[in-house]
Amino acid sequence: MSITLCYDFAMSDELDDPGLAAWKAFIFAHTAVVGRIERDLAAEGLVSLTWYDVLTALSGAPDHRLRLHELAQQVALSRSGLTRLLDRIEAAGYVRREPSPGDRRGAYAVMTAEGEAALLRAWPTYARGIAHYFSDHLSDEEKGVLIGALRRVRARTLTTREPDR
Amino acid sequence: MSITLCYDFAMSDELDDPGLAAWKAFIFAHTAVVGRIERDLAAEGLVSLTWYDVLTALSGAPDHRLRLHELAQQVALSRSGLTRLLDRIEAAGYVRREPSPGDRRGAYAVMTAEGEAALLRAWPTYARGIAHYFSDHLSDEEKGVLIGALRRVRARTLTTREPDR
DNA sequence: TAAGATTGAGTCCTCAATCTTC
DNA sequence: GAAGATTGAGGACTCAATCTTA
Repeated sequence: MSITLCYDFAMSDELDDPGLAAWKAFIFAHTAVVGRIERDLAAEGLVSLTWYDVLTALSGAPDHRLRLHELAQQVALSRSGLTRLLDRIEAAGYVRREPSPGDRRGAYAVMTAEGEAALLRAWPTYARGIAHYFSDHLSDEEKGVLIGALRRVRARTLTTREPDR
Repeated sequence: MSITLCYDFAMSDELDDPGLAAWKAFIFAHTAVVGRIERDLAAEGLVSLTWYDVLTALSGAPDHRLRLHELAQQVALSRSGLTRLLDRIEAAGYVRREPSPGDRRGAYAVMTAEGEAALLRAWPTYARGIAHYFSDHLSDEEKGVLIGALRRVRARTLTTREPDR
C-alpha cells in the first residue's frame, strides 16, 4: 500500500497543495490503522480483514448466500482471486459452495454456522481497533465531514467508468 | 484490503455509530481510489505505487540514499519484503545497493538517474489520479478537516506502541 | 459466442531460519 | 548475544487460458 508519495517536484497543473496534503494524510492514516488492526486480529488468531469482508458480505445477503461473481465484486477481488480465497475459507469450514439451481454454470457461496461464529468472535477486537486507532481521535464534527466527503469520493470514482478492463 | 465490514451485530461498547460509519467511508474510499490509480499507472506501463514509494523515499533522503532497514520502515514493509522488492527495482536499474562504509553488516539503497527519471515519468498520471478521483471532490474546508483529523489519527496509532513484534 | 468458475504461471508479500558483522 | 540483511518455504493475489453450460 502506498506510504509515501511525490513531491518536491513541480506540482501538477491539476493538483493543488492542500489536495496533495489531504491525499498524503489519507493514505498514511490508512496504512497505519489498517496495519495495526490486522496485527491485532492475527495476534488473537482471528479471521483477517479479508476473510471478515467475505463473511460480512454473506452475512448481509439474503439467506446468507451470494453468487461467486457478486461476492468477488463486493470484496473487490478478481474472480480467480475469489476462487482461491473461497477455497481457503471453505477449508476452514466457514463457508460452503452450493450449485446454483437455475444455472448449472454458477455456484453460490453460503456461510455456515461456524462462519457466523467466527465473525462474532472477531468483531470485538475489530471494533476495539476501530475505536482505539481511529474514531476515538475524531470529534463528532470531523466524523460528519469524513462521512460526507469520503462517501462522495468513493461514489464519484466508482461511477467514473474507465475504458473497461 | 478491507472493503466491507461488520455489522448488524450488537454495536461495541466502545464504538459509536458515527465512528463506524466514518470508518466504513474511510476504507471504502481508499479501496476505490487506490485501486483506480494503480490501474491507471499499470495501463501506462509506469511504476506501481510501491515502487513509487521507494523511489520517493530515496528522493527525499540526503544524497538520495537510505539504509535498507530505514527504507523498509518508511514504506511499511518487512525487512525481507524490502530485500526482495529492492532486488526487482535494482534489476530495473532504478536503484543500486552500496555497502555501508562504517558498518560492514549494512547496505545503502541509492537511487540512480534512471530511478529519478521513472519517478518523474509517473508523477503526471499519479497527480492526475489524485486530483480526478480524490481532491477534486473535496471542498477546501473538507481538505482542511481531513488533513488535521487524519494526521492526528496516524500520529496516535503510531505512538500507541504495541507489545512489540 | 459469451458468462461463470477454475487452473497455470508468475508476482509480491510474510515469518522463521541463517549468515555476517558488531 | 544482537543487529543488518538475505534466503527458504509458503500464503495470497493477478492475468491469461481453459472448461462447462447457456
